[in-house]
Amino acid sequence: MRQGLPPSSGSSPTLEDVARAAGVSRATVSRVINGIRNVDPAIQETVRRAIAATGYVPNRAARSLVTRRTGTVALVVSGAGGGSQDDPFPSQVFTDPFFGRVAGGIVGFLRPRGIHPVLMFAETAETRAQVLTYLRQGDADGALLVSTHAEDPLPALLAEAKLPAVLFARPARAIPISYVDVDHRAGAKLAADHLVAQGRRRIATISGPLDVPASQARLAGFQDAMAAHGHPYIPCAEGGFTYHSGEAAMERLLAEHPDLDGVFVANDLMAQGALLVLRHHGRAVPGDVAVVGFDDSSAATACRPPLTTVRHPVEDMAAEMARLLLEHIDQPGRPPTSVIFEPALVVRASA
Amino acid sequence: MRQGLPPSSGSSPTLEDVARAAGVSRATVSRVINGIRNVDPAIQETVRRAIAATGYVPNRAARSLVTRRTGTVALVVSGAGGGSQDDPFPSQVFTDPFFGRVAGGIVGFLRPRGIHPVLMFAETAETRAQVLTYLRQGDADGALLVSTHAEDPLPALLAEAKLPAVLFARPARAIPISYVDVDHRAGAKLAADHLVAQGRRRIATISGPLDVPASQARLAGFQDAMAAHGHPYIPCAEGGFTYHSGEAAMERLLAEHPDLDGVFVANDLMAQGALLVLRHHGRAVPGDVAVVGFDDSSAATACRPPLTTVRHPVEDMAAEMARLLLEHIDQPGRPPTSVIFEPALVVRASA
DNA sequence: GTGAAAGCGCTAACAT
DNA sequence: ATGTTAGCGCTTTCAC
Repeated sequence: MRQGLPPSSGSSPTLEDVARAAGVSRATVSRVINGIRNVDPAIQETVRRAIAATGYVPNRAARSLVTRRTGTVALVVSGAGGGSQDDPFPSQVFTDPFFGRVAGGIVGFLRPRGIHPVLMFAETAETRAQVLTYLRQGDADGALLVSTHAEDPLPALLAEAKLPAVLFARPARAIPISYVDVDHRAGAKLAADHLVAQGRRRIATISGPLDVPASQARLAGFQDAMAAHGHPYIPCAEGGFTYHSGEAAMERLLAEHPDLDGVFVANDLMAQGALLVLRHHGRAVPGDVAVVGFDDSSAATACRPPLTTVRHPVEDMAAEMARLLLEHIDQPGRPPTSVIFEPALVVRASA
Repeated sequence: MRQGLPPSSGSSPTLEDVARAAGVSRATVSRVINGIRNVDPAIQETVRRAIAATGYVPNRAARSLVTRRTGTVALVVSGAGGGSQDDPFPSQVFTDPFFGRVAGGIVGFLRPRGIHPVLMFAETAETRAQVLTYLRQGDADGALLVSTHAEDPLPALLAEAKLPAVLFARPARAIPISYVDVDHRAGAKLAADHLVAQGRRRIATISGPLDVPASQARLAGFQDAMAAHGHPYIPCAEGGFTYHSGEAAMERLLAEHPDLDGVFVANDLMAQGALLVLRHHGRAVPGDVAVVGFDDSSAATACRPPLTTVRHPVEDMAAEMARLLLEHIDQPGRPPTSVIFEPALVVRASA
């Protein structure tokens, strides 16, 4: 072995060190690192070796100072909980297993590319302004946004400021901004077809909050599909995507339609609540009542019985969101794009 | 005197612009911004006005380049799920509502200070190395670490590298590193005292995974407290902190001790599972069996009946974790510190 | 194809 | 108490 004393000192090696080790100029090393053509293959090899030998890693700050790019994106959870001034702690949002899946999908895509998201919550006007400032200053190159309710003003603000951004789910009002979403109507149709195929005839549904586009689409898709099966009217109780709201909605449905034999619930969390209420009222699932959920979240397998549900490919969608954002960052002019994913039915015991 | 036209161009204003507007040098503006003494109050005022007028905001990259500080910390979720090479998506971890509370507490503390955590997962040797590199390069000034299992090697690696870091929960093996934790023994004692005060006499417990210090402490604390009440032996079934493991453990307990009338479950998620099994076996809660959980998580109120539980002040602990980290970053020499929080009993319907 | 040199915006000696 | 100046490590014209 040889001496190889790495550039010694306490500080980490710089371009200069690598250049010296390779016997070339800083510029050449920089070119190799940034994959710019016009570098002699032989020299390229020498430089690569020198990089390995010195253990060189580019300094972000220095690079960022000149390129005006940070190589960082913001992951913004917006429209989170209460958000009163006196509550120092943001976000019950995170509590929803859904968010974890989004984060996982995003990190799964970004990490191999050496980029790590900065986590931000934006539940008040003040914190939304903070997010905008952060992006405008160029502390991050763009934003991935997960809104928790329909009236979130952040998407519009982002679009207005022409900042690179991608949303999870279509915004309630049309806004020129990119997003990924799942085909909610198609998912609801899968549920409808399955319930009918199981021989169910007195079918009802528990919807999500109807000011959210996703809820509207799931409900409309379900109604349309059922109509096509000869069921023009479907009893519906509106929920709020929470466990408790699912219980309450199921109680209402049961009170008005004690003879129902199938129910499509707009998400798994509510379905979990519905299941408990059904059991409480002595209805066997799926014997007396078949239940189909939506999301294929962890709740689906935690249920008793395990839930037949519509799979929402959240991780893939989140990864695509990240991909789209990088695209927008690379090509600032690019018009907004949306990518819609196909759901799939996952059959378990509940229907 | 003045040009009137705000720094004009498309780019954002720099120190230079502010200096010109205020009629002073860059250095003076810098001093005002960084709150360094020895600046004439009158000039300070002028400068502040100029800053406001120009809408100046410091450039992170430039500052970071010279200070060797990023004003960024990493939030690392370590020892996450499967982590096989072929699974591109990290972390089922996030799925646990617990993590959301930690993130909320951290952001609550950091955000007012203008700092936002970078989210990282570290479930494999490779990703752990990535975290270390990230910190060593100075892309973040320190790390906040939430480990999900006992054998996580990252805390030791961090300590070895002498990187500023704070853990949530005491590490399984003693390591010279700072952490925050709750007094698990005291919490378990609260549960024991309460069950005994309710007149329960045939009491059992469901513990967490016994390789985790927190589980050991909760179990030992419970046993000791019960011993003090004259119950030297307490039946115990080990769980894994998951819903399903709670169900399984409760089944085992019931099989061996069908006459039990009280149970302390080491976390709410398992308690939720236990509750379901008890109901399934026809035991009324709290009529036949009293149940006390641990954490006061969202699961506690989602249960039927709502869970009496030991409150784990997760958000406060997370905030303290962030505070400690900033302290370590400011004073590199500082020896590791640990801060232990007191739990409290929250009485609801289950016991 | 490669090197020299000019900054990016800021802080921190060092002068004054 | 304030101004001058020298970089921090990198990319990027511009010559060669």
